[in-house]
Amino acid sequence: MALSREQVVAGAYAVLQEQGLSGLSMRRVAQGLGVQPGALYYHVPSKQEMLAEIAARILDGVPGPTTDPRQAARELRAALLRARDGAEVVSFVHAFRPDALPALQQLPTLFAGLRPREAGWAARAVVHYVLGFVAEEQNRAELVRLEILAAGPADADEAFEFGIAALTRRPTRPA
Amino acid sequence: MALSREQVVAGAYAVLQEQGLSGLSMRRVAQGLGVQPGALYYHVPSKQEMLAEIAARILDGVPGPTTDPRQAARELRAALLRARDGAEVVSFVHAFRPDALPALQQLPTLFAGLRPREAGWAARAVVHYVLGFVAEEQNRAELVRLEILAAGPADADEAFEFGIAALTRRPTRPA
DNA sequence: ACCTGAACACCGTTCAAGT
DNA sequence: ACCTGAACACCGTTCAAGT
Repeated sequence: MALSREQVVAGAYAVLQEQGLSGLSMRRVAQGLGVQPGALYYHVPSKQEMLAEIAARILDGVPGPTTDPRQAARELRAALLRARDGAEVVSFVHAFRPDALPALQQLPTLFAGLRPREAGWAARAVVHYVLGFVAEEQNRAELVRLEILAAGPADADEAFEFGIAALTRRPTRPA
Repeated sequence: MALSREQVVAGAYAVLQEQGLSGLSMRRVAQGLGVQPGALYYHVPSKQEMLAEIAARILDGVPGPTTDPRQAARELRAALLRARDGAEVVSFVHAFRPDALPALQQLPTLFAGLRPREAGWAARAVVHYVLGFVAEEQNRAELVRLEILAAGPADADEAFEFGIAALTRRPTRPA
């Protein structure tokens, strides 16, 4: 049976879960599918595009039908945490293909109280914060797992809410 | 004359400026110094450690003797913008060696009005925001340079201040 | 249409051997 | 002490040739 684009992406996702982003190579994906590396390029134009589809899959369905930016941020974090190195993958794709991630592009609409310019800035600030926060969170967990780092305080949820609260507060009048 | 660790790091920095982070390989650094790749490992234990020193050099001297977190954030951004792919380099090092960047570890002391826990969270939020913001800023500039992306509005300074203002505002009492 | 086999142009890192 | 030469174990991508 012939391979499909979906199977290639699914195979890549499986390698991501087992080996992490640094272990996700085209050659390993091919091996997992029982095929030669070159075969992948019949279904996918490049590793970057493959990663873009994995990122879209990670963000699939979030944010849900909420109108609260804080809730959207929480759902975003939860989605990133579900995939190994999820934040790193999405950050990478966000860097070279921001348009491939509708979940993130859609965020400004949630800042209904702000003018369009400010809403865009606020949405970008939230995205940078969430991606950075979760990337650090997943990285530290990995370093702790490898016993390179000692476990810190388990205050991630509280710390996350602190930043989100600040970024979603209505601006006060400048002094 | 024998090579020194400083010369290796300086050579690597030069390659970074000319080729960007994706073009910064040990082999190119060696070539720039007129030496075989293996020679570098007599002066530097790994590429990661070499990048850690480049990151420290990028952040050298910032923040200056200020007590204002906003000013510190501005200086941080300016320092990152001075080096090609500066935000990406510092983010990378921050991920696997947070202790190698005293400039960032020192930030919590600037949030004097907050309790230690909150000051730490605030500092991390600012770091994530600044690194994410500048990474996007430098990336977009590069994509525009390569004509992959059309130039957007030139509102970077204003957008940056918007997020920094939100992150450095004193929390209001929850409703 | 779909895949193999084999190559091209790279990587980071190690290490015996030279000076 | 410092570096070369050469290798090891990888990469992403391309492409003629096979089926």
